[in-house]
Amino acid sequence: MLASVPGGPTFKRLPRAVREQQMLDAAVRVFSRRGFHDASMDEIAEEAGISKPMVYAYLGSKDDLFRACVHREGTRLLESIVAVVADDLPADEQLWRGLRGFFGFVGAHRDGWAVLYRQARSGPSYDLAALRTRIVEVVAGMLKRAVESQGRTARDEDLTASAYALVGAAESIADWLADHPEADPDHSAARLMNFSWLGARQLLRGELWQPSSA
Amino acid sequence: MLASVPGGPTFKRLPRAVREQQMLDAAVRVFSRRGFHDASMDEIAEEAGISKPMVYAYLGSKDDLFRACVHREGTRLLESIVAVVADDLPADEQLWRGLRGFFGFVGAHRDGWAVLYRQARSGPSYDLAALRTRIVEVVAGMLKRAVESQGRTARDEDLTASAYALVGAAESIADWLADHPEADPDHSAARLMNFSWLGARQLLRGELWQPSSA
DNA sequence: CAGCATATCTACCCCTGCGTAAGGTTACTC
DNA sequence: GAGTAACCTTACGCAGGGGTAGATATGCTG
Repeated sequence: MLASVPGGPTFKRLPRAVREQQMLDAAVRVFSRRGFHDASMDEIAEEAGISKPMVYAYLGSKDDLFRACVHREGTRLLESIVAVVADDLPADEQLWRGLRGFFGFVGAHRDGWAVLYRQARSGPSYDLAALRTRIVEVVAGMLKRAVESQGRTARDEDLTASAYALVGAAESIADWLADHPEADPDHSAARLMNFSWLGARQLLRGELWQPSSA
Repeated sequence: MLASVPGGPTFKRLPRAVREQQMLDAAVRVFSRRGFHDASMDEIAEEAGISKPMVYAYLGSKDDLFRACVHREGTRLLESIVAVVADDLPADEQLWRGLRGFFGFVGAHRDGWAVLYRQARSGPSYDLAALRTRIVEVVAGMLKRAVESQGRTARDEDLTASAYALVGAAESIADWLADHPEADPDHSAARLMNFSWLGARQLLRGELWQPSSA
């Protein structure tokens, strides 16, 4: 019908895999700007240039769709980080590469980042916490090797806490970056590197801050 | 009617101000565990031990109610920080007190924190970003005075970026704290103090990290 | 070209949950 | 103790949007 409207766009039949990616792209954009709650399946379908039942046929319910978005973007994010971090590099180089990978992803997939960071906490995505935990573990492992390479030791809780701090700091800067298209991701990475690594290095040396009034 | 059921609980009439606080308390709890979307006004009313039209009469629509929650908890959070930060203290002592105030709030109002951090990004609360910006500004101002007290200068963007990093790190640790009731808020504050202040102090001295492979 | 699987649409159902109308009850005031 | 204002409830209207049924078009395969 629509395909035969004179002058109208000809809707070509596309294989499932292609349509699914289009739908996910559209869903990420819509979820990103509306949030899970205010995004409607109709709008997502329209954004994808397809009708609503197709979305249900291919990707299931709204919750399923959202989870699929989070899963795809989360996997991409994790890949961006671990792909560039080689185990045999010195700790500061690992951190530097990891941060560049991370901020690079955010700069290149701002919508995806917005879904992961701003929406996924409240939406029906219970495995996002798992992804975040994995990233924290990666960072904690990095810190642990750094400590051991100095011939020192640290309690796991302290390493984990530092990793949480570092990840949180990165997320915060990333969120600022997502709202400033003109900013350079590498510049953000360098800023955070300066802020965090110098502190971590001091910790590696065993230095501690002490409250002056106990 | 209900008040006269034999053996049933006697529902006492209470002044508006009291009921409003009860409703806000209940709403914060429900929003905290369900999220904005999945929280229903019926459940909030039930949690408050009151019927639904009372909520509408006193606090307006669901959006209004949520905003009221965010506003109350956000104000409490800000108060917890600024109340203990005196301008004439040295920078590290200001930061230490601010962090203690912050983590103290989170430890004492975990539900409120969950609403602010996990729900408010997606819910209809457009002034939460403003609150966060104010906190970032407070921290940035703190850093600026610290730099100047060293007879040095720094660009505003770098100070702001460091403030974002610090605030993000604090949020991340706080979120961990919210899920670990046994943890001591002051301990978290000390951990973050060690991680961040040592780095900031290095920055104050003009030290910078440099990538080994430019 | 007949048959079939896949892709796609229009039109609809219906439930959830927001928000409200109308009326009953309690406590304060004169 | 009558009047009144504030408190509080039950019961319902109603829209938005998630999800589906059934029909239709398209292109591949023998």
